[in-house]
Amino acid sequence: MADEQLTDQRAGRPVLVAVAWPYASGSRHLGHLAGAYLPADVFARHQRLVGNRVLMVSGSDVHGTPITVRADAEGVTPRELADRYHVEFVADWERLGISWDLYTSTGTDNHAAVTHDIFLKLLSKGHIDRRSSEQYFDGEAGRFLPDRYIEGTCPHCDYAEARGDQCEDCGRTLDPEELLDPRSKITGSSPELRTTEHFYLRLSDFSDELAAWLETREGWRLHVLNFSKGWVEEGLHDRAITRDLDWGVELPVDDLGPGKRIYVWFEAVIGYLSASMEWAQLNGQPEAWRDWWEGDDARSVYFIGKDNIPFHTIIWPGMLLGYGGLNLPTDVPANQYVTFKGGKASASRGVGLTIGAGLEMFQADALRYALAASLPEQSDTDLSVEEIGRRINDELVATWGNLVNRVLSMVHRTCDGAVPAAGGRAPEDLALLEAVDAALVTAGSQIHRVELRAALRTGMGAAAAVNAYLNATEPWKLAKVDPERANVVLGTALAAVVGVRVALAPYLPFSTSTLDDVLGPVDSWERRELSPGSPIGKPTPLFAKVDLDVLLSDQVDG
RNA sequence: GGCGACGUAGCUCAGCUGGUGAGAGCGCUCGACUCAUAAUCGAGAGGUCGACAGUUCGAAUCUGUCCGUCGCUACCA
Repeated sequence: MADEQLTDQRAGRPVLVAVAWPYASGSRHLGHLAGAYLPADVFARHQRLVGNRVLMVSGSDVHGTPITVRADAEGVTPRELADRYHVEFVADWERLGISWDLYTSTGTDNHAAVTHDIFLKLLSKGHIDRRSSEQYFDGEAGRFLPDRYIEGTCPHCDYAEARGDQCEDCGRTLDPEELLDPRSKITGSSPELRTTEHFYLRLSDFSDELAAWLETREGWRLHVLNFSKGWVEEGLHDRAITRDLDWGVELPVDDLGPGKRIYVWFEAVIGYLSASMEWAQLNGQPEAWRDWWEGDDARSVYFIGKDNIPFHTIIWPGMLLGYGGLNLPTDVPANQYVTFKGGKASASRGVGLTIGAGLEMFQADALRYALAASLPEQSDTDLSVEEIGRRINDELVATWGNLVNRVLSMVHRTCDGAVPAAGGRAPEDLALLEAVDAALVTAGSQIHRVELRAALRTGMGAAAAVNAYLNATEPWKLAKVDPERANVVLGTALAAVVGVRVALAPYLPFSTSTLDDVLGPVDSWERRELSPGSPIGKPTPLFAKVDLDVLLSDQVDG
């Protein structure tokens, strides 16, 4: 076990941190942040500190029917709508400190080119073929309708506003042709069935390979593995990978005539690869992406929400198998959902907070802490403004923020405003430092296993140990009777704080770098002794407590 | 309907392949301390581990049924 981790964490290993592509159809909320972006960032930051070569990529998913429909409703073009949210996302990431190596979008020429390459290769190898089917066509809007944009009467329960994919009243799954009195949700007109031809990905070609591959996965979360195996066992369906749309990546062949595009779910996952290539090009080493996609020692970890599991554990791996020569995911630590007071977070339904709203209420690091402490790694997690505020005030500020302020204040005042020499430490002093070092080892292996909540708790436990050490040694008393001992104790506490800061650095990038001037930058996953004599000025608190009464009353207004 | 999962202290959650008296954080009570953002430290109270029935020497942990909650069901991505 220990040996395995040593080799896994060997410095310089390529680690692809692949993060779900946010859909540029509306603001993202805290559930998305906790589900994918924050855990990915914590993981990536730790991997960099360990010395691995991290490539963390994602981008805005700018295609898909919902974007075209919403754009129509607002009287703008799909590109304008997608651009608007892309800009918002980029600003969110900046404010949150999400440390992308490249954050791009699926709207680039590069992405289209890579998508074409994969499409053509799968086509030439016979994993893509053409089939025709009957689809509802809205003559007034002049386009084919996705199932969910057809309304009608449910044949089972007579509910008048059942959708083409499912009746919301009786919950049954439907085919659009089953609806009585079908209507277009876009224009309200009666759609007609027309024959349309599409390309299909022969996912069934990979059933055996995928089943065998899933059997070899170790360390995967149980819910991810069960869900994925279940999909394969039920039998894989071949899927249409083109749509009757005029918004999306164009086909590299013209067999089907105009008005066809590659559908989002096929091309969006290709973004991981195309973004890696774009990153390599931007860095002047166009072939560098291969280290992450072809190397035997490369790891790839995909951070997604559970709604995306089949795309990353079945479909994308199937596409990669068909293409050949590229690495399949090492791990897909999909998170469950964050609920808000019991309801599924949904920006469109107004449940929960958007990332922007969260950042209005809380400091970025404080928000990162509260979410990281509540990540839905095993099961759904329930959040609220009160819960976030409690995490910040009673945990982050009280334990860690206060500790930093406490120690720096005493060192500043008691030790002549400089780092004391490290010599003369007693067994109890060394025991504290050993505990902090052990916490770094423990937290490191927890993060490596993507147990980010546990690792954060480990770090906070180390902070609590420093507080306990101070209460036991009482340096404020020693300063009056035994200044020499006081210096040793405060020097030890300061050294311990330096170590705890490393453990928390992946979670709290902003407040960590705030201390760079005093404690030096965090550039490796280890505790380093400060140079004796370095100046320690009068500190200012890292975090402010939040006033829940004010926040909650503001929220009511909003 | 089918599939997957969840229901453990007031709150938010951990508890691999069954076995020392059931855990953590926060909250609460009491005590200590006063260097620190009324922060910290220690001690303690608090749970028939959703219900019922099985398997077993022994189950929160396995099986079945039921109740409750949720997600997915392949054209939301």
